[in-house]
Amino acid sequence: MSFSELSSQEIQRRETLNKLREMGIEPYPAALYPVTDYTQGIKDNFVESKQVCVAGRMMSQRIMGKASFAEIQDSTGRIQVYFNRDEICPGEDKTLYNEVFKKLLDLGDFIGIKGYLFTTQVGEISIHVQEFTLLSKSLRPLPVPKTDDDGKVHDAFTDPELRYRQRYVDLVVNPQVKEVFVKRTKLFTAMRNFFNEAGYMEVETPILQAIPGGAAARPFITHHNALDIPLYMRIANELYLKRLIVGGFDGVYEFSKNFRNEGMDRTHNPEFTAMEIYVSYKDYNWMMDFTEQLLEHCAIAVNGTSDCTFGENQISFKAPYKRVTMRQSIIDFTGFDIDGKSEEELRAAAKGMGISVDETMGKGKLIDEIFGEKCEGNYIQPTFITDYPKEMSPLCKVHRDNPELTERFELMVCGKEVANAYSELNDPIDQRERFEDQVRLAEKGDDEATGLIDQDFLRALEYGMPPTSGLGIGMDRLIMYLTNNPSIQEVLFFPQMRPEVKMQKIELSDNEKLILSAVEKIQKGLLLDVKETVNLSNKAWDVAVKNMTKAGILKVTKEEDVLYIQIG
RNA sequence: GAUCCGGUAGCUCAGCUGGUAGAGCACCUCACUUUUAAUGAGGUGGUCCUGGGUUCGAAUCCCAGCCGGAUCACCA
Repeated sequence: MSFSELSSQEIQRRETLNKLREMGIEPYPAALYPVTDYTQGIKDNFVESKQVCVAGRMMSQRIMGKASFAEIQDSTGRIQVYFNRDEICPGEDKTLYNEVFKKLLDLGDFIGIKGYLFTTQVGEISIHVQEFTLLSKSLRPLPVPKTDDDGKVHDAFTDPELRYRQRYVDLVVNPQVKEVFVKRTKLFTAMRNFFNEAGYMEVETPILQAIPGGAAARPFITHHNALDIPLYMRIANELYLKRLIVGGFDGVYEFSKNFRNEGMDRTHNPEFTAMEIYVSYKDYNWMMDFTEQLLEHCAIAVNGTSDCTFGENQISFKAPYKRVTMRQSIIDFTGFDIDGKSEEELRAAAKGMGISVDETMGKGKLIDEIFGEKCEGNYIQPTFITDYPKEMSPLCKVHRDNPELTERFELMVCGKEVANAYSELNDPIDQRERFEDQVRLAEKGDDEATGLIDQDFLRALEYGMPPTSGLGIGMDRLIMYLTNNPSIQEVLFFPQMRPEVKMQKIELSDNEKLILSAVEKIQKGLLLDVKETVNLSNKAWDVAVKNMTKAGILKVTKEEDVLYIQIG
């Protein structure tokens, strides 16, 4: 980037930087700064005249002649600091105050403050500055939102594109954004603590997988050079955690960054975080009890209460949650009983409900469509929907009482799935058949089916996996509920964005070349003549000439009301 | 992928039916010793998203494109 591409404010700050260096002040000093206090702690435990040393960004400056106020923002908040010229500069030389503080410090600079605490006449806790140190210069102006007496925010940094692309700026100027991410971390910590106290172990499993299994989704594909094989970014970690249960762990869990090469919208990001936990000798009934305890615990850890607000809805994560079978749910909302119905009867019923169906849909898919259209959206409070049809769940154990169903539940909150759990299928022969069914579906063109069989996973099951229940939770979605954010971009530090395109015109356009060659022939001539020669539209002419005069290639001069054009 | 809305100063935005680009904050200069959206006076700053077209003249109208947001569809 050349100097001329900087805005005037950026140029000023670079000049300021040079002036500081000329004065012998290093704008990026190496030494540590001996911070003793944080702003929040000072406000919580105010002690008059206490000596403190704080550091942070200067976020505002109010200069009133020989005295000034500024605000310092650190990781915990902001505090006001008071500068007095004659105390900063006791001698004749007032440079440190008049030049360095008043002129060479900019909003956004990191400074260190040594001083003592006091309250101003209007009662604001402040630091009386005795010494200040420039810790790091900021070369770009920060947007600085301000709140007026009526609580109205001015100059907010609100453009979502800028906020996501420059999250660092968003975090500096929008404290409520920081709060979301603090809560996100609290959620992860709370969940870890809950699992660890239950005696389960956090593990790591491969992100690069030779066969992307455990879910049905399009993977990202990459290539390993040394082995010369394709590798896939994981779409789920389920099959690896089960291998560990085979290996003899009682309970294993992992916070898994998963990658799916599918559409992006306000609830989907190509990489997202799931938590999966597998516990041996348990079934899905136990897992429901465990899940509701877990979520109550997490909600309280994050928000201090099991209640939370999401949009217009009040949600309570207090256990226990309602449990409804999928069959009962469909009866409740449509009056139709799916039990014992043939594929044709289901298709006719779905059609009758105004759901678009086609001939390729099997029983499971039809039931899923009915549930998705007519039932799912009605569950605002956390509700377990249980006993899904078999075709939809190739990794789940058949229901102990009904061979058409599986021992599966999903937890619905605000009409969306937050968690998914099974009594895990551990019959290796059944598992192999289900995989083979999936391969047949994939060959028929069902792009939701998995086309590759993970033979090693089947080998593991053949050695024997104890009865196990597993649970997966969409962490991004859960934190959206707990922080009342309707879009996933708000709960990810760096949501995926289309790459920034930098438009840089290095070469002359064709029009510009045309004009330039015409002018080169004559060196200097009447502007109107040249314009006529090149025969461009007014606008094209105007744009091209403006560009080139700006770049100093051409020069337009006026002599006695006649315009001339010449080589610059 | 479809539809709608938007892209103007560092930030938030105004700019009617085409006629010399505006405000507040930020920035610069000056004044001011407890202010708090500090205040008062003066000033700098723009590829009006890009490209083409219509026109004497386009931020404004037309076409194409790029980028973003919202809604819907898809993604169990």
